[in-house]
Amino acid sequence: MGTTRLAAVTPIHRAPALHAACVSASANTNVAKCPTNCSTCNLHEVCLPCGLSGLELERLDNLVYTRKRIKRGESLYQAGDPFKSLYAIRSGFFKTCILHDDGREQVAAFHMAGEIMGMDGIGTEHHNLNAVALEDSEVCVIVFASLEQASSEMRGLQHAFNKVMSREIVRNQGVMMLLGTMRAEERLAMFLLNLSQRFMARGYSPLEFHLRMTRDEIGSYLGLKLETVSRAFSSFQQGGLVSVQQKHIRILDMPGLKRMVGQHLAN
Amino acid sequence: MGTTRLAAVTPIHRAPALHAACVSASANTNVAKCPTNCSTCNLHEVCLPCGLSGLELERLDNLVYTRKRIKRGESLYQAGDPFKSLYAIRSGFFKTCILHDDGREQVAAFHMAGEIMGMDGIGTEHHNLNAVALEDSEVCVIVFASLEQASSEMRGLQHAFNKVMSREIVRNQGVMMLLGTMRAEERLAMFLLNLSQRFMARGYSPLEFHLRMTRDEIGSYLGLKLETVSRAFSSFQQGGLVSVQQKHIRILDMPGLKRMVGQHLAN
DNA sequence: CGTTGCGTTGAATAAGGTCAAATAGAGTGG
DNA sequence: CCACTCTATTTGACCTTATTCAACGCAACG
Repeated sequence: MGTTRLAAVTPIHRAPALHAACVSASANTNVAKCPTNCSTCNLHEVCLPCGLSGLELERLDNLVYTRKRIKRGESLYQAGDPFKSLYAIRSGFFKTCILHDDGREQVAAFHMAGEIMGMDGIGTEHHNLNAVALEDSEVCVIVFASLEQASSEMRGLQHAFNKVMSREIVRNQGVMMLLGTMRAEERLAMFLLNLSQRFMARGYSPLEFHLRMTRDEIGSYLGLKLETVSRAFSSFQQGGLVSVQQKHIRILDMPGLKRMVGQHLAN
Repeated sequence: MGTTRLAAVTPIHRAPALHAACVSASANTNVAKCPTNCSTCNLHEVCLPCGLSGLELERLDNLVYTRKRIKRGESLYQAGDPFKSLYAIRSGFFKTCILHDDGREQVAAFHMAGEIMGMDGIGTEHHNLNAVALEDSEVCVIVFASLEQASSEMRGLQHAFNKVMSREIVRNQGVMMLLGTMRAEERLAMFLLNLSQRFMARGYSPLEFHLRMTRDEIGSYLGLKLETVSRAFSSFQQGGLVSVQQKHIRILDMPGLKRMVGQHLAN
């Protein structure tokens, strides 16, 4: 965040694609034409390129060349849309929701910078989820056909992508565990710990952060009603585990919060 | 199952790898040496090769060459084991479970013939689940490094594998939906409909089948206690939706069962 | 023929959902 | 800057659902 980088020195190394650079270049356009650049992106440790060599990284720069800005509340894609691209979040925050036939909606995941969205569409060639921005956001567009093409030329990329998909599977299994076996307060504790860890991995404070989503959205994700979420927050606050002021969260007792998860055998 | 096939005519086309052939060849060994053969396997429409051309199929035969027999109750792999291979179920039935720190265990999925297990291990290079056979089973061993190698030479295979992974993600999201928003009877109805559909896709009766798992395992999968599962079964039977005799299930009123799912808005 | 594991059923209990009311902020227009 | 509105959140009272605890039935098996 605070580190500055040298400007490009060769044609291959385009100007560092920092946010500010693009904001001015495409203030009112939806699709930004200014080049994205994996090799200089500060997210490359958590994003798709994770683990790739410098050479492969440069090759990626040619693959990921468009960015798109999504305003808070807007959809990046919707269930049923034909699948063409994956999206790597450059900045901002998203939720993805499943829409059930009978009108029920459930939040399937929250996504933050560096995470890839859209992998649900590969199998059916249509998106199965709605992806909605919870704050003004920017994503890198990864045309899937190009990714597959590039993967066949770069073993490392193919492997990295397989890993990303696999991790998504494991992540979902963790959520299944949460939904299947945990009680309300355990779920919320798990949720906060998970957010904390992801913020930390991105260089933000793991102890203090803003929730981008409403209680209702948290509840939908955790399989709880918003009132239950609210009560659980209150209970945590009373127990001195966290301080809650609207969407501002501060974790006061991390070990205590961790004990909250899986506590029920200790009773 | 009942169809017979011609014996091999070229070195490339090895003997058809039907179950009976192997049983005698390796009665008491765990790892069968008799060749597996995707191109003649009757599961290739539901398994990994789904959508591949004849040429690519033959190429797969060289990739998938070992089989392994797992007795009922035994583990194919366990959480923590180093990840080396994927497994395609040739015959039999498995459950995969997540083991939580505090001793809680949850069934993450049930797997039947043609389904691929082990994809959870790609990201971490260790398995994250236990895979346990619920009946005597046979799996095809797919060495992952070989699969990646072959994928880089065959675009079709790479694409097919991406699709398999993606479908696994979507499947898990469906389970999350089930766990997050459905009531006990809805969950069980969904579960039965899902099994029914999968049996049908494999050429078995969609209306009558044997459950390979206990009520406890069903409950674990659905996020319910075994008593609740039992009560839901009883309720279905009383409502004339299904006939339940221990593990033998007959669906008597398919539309009614479907109405059961997502009924709660109709009330 | 008792043992063992699995399944069913009933009654009591607890957890979370529902409904309703009060409160707090954020944003808006005057 | 203030009043107003709208929405998100909190909290309480009550209700529904699933869990817990316990007893019993049934089938397979040695």
